[in-house]
Amino acid sequence: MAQKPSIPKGTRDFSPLEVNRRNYIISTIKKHFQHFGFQPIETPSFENYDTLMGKYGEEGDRLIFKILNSGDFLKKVPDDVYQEKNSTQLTPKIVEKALRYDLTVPFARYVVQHQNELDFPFKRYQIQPVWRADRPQKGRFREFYQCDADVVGSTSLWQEVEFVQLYDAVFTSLGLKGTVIKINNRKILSGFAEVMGQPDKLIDFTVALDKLDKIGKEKVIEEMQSKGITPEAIHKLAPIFDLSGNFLEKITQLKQLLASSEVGLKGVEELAFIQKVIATMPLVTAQLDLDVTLARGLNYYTGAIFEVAAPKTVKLGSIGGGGRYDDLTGIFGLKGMSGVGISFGLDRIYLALEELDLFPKTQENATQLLFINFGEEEALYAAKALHKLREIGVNAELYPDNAKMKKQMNYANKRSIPFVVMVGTKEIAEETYTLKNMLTGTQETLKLTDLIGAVKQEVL
RNA sequence: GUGGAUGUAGCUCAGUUGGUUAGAGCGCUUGAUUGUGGUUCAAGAGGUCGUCGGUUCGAGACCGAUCUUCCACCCCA
Repeated sequence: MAQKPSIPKGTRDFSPLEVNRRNYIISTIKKHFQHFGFQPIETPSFENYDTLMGKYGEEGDRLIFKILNSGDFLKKVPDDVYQEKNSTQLTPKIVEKALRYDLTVPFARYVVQHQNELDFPFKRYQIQPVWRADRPQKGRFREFYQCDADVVGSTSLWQEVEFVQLYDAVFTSLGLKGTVIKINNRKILSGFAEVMGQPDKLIDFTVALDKLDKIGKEKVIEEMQSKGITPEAIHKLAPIFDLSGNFLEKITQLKQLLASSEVGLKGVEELAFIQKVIATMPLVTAQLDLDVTLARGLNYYTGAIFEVAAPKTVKLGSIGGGGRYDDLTGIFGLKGMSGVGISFGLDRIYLALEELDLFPKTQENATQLLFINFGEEEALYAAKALHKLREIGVNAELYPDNAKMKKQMNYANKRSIPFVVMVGTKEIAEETYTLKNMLTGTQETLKLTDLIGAVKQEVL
């Protein structure tokens, strides 16, 4: 081999085991999406450059994979732009397509484009890969799947309630106990800025506040002051650094704190409603927690903000997130469409399940039975039983070559195939099959109907 | 995008201040065993030491660049 082939940075190959496990997670999520009335859509891997640019902030624009135009693309570039060597100016001249960066913006585009065919509120789910030109880290890749569910065209808080229940249903189903669904509301954060009397500092304030559990109260206050937030303002909001108690108690404290802010109180009310409904129908394994430091996606979220933390036993960040964005489709010209949605972090969930050993032991797709090949005539005889077994739903195969017994048995071992059937001249003469259990080592010789019965009992 | 670590056989890793032919364990192939796998024993295959360049009589080791993976920041799933 001249040089070992490789794959681009931040991309992965998946082995059969990994694909089976990923499919297990995806099919579980999909099942619950459907239970909650979401319908699947798919959108292209790449969109028009203009559709994506400017939607994710300056940082986002940099992380979008751009697709170079075909043909002699440099010919059309004006000389002055070419001479300048300014990438930001040159890029739009040589690029008109870009890889999907997330599923939300393509969804917004989809809704606007198909608005006349859709019945609102429109509930869709979408499970597809997205691409980001990020620097990879553990659990972070340049190509990864997002599993999103969104509702567009309804401002009802029942949607938020349902998403909390959906999270609970999926993680319960996966056996992932002790997840914490953290919820916040953008209106509460706006309320904080109002109470401070520095509404222009909203972003600086929340970005710093978001780091509370990471760097601690002192450092957060330090950062806020360095951003020009006055000590008086911070003092007014001091209670939020030590907010404690259960959901209801936090609500009570926030009501007092935000008494002077109309929008802030509105946010508190919204959370109170969600908590009230959830309280009447308790979650199975997840815990709902009010976390005012939650400040993800501030650029677009306008109401609820969600984030799901993995169980404390695994050191992983969030395994899901979401929120409400009034005017989801406004950027594409359709005003007044409120959207709310959540996302599942497939790769993080995979890591969590792996660490907690929660993947089902029996791999659905794996071969359950192997016919040993003793030669042409024997193979033909075996193939008839093989066909029958497949018909009743057994995953079975015939070793394709008349290889040494040892080799064939080894093959069954390596692939963890639990049963092996041997047919030689003796069995053909008796019209029987010898079924061997590879785990216990026991074997018995059976007629076809008994073989089918035995296999049925063991593997189905 | 900024800063730091890393790379030796399929995998996990040794390799002394630069010095003959680069090692181990596991895995792999073959045999002991022509209808019985996992255990055991024996033999064998497999490396231009990430890549390119430099220093040197001599580089796996030192220097530079580049790529990969990982970590922190930023951001995020």
